[in-house]
Amino acid sequence: MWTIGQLAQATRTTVRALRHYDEIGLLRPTERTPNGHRRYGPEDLRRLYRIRSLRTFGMSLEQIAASLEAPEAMETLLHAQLAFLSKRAAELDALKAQLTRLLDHDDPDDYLKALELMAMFDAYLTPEQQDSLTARREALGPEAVESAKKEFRTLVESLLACVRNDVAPDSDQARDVVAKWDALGAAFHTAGTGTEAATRRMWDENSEEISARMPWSAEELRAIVSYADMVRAGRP
Amino acid sequence: MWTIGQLAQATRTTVRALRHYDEIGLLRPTERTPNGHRRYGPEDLRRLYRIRSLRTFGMSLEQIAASLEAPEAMETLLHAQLAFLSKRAAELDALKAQLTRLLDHDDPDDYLKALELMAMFDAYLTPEQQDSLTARREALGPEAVESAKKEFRTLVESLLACVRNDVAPDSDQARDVVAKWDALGAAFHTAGTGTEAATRRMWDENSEEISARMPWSAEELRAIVSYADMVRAGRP
DNA sequence: CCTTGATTCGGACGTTACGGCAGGTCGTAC
DNA sequence: GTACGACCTGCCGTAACGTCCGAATCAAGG
Repeated sequence: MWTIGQLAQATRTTVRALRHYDEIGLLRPTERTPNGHRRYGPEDLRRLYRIRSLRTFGMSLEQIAASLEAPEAMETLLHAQLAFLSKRAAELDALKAQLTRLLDHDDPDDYLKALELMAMFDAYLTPEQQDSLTARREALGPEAVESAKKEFRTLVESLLACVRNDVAPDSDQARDVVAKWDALGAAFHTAGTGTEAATRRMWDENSEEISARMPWSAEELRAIVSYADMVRAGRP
Repeated sequence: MWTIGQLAQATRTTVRALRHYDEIGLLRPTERTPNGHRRYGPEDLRRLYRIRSLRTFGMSLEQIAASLEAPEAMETLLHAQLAFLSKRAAELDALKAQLTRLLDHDDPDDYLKALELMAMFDAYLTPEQQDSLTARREALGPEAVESAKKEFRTLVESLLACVRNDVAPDSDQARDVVAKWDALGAAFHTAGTGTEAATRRMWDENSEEISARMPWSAEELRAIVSYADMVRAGRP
């Protein structure tokens, strides 16, 4: 029989943790001395070892309690836990890849903007668009998608600058920006249905909604859309 | 300018989260209306997007606040976060492997014992022994180590049964168990120094300490150690 | 027998990033 | 007039303990 301190030392846990397990009924000491001190026996030790193992696998104390009460369900639970760990691992891998790309390809002075864009796109795209983006990511390669995100904002701001500075719609500069703009839209819109027009309509019809999610006003967005129209109209 | 509800909708966060960010000073609305309602501007939107991005990378709100106040340290912080994510991913992989081995190779009726042993060994081994185990794991292959853990307990209980039932030390049964016992010890002790004797001495000298970590008493352990001696002595 | 230092007890608060609820205010639409 | 929606400020709850508290109890030494 061991005192709480001895048990804690032996199993490399802490006194506080053992008291916690007692509190929630996960591990009750076999007995108490007359003055209330906890005394743990070999069965408690075994149970504690089981608990610690399951904890390292990331199970909650509640799950552990349940599975120790129903050992016949243990196999199912362990399989579920493996699936859970695999999911988490996949998520982590995706995050690592994203972060690596950010650190590899981005201008150190521009991390803030790049970060901004990541979340902006996540918020901007509807769930169905997210799905189609995932599909296109596989087709285009992940780097293309990331750089598209970055280009997107630059393009909007370039267009906005053109509008504000009254850059002539038939200038090379304007044509260049709009060409890139259309190319970007084509890359993202499911191809087939006259992408330029489709993109244009989408931006026009949803400028209110888009401006609610982006740091540009609906007026600004409408302005650049019609400016782009002018540029396209004057294109040879 | 947006109200808190609009901003929450636009960025797919929640009103409660935005209020929380305000509370801890992470994201203060640009202004308040006379009646106290929060009003967020484009700058707030940008900052919120940055916050959400950094959160997906697993940074705490405190870290995020710090890095947004000191953008020049951003690169360092992102690298640190990548290292952190990599570490977690490696841990997850190790756990997955361990759990997979458990599910693949173990008797479903014996999961409890197997789990018990995992933690028992972790607690039993001193940190330096853990290190040497890691080294030997690579030499022997991970499966050998896992099965050794399982064998360990079976062997102790077999030996104990022999002692209790007065199995003759010169019987084949006793010799078989002790041979396995010595083989197991040899596999774990850093080879070279007369492994049998070294293992014997270690168990003998530390029986108190070992019994404090295992569900067997010091008397039982001493009994099996001297029983093993007898078996070896009577060995041809 | 008494003191001292280590251990134990139960209770309460702190941690993270919010979720949820209560009770009150505000503006608008019917 | 009132019903409704969106907003406000608290305050409690979460998981798994860590930390700190005053009070009781233990083991050992003088």
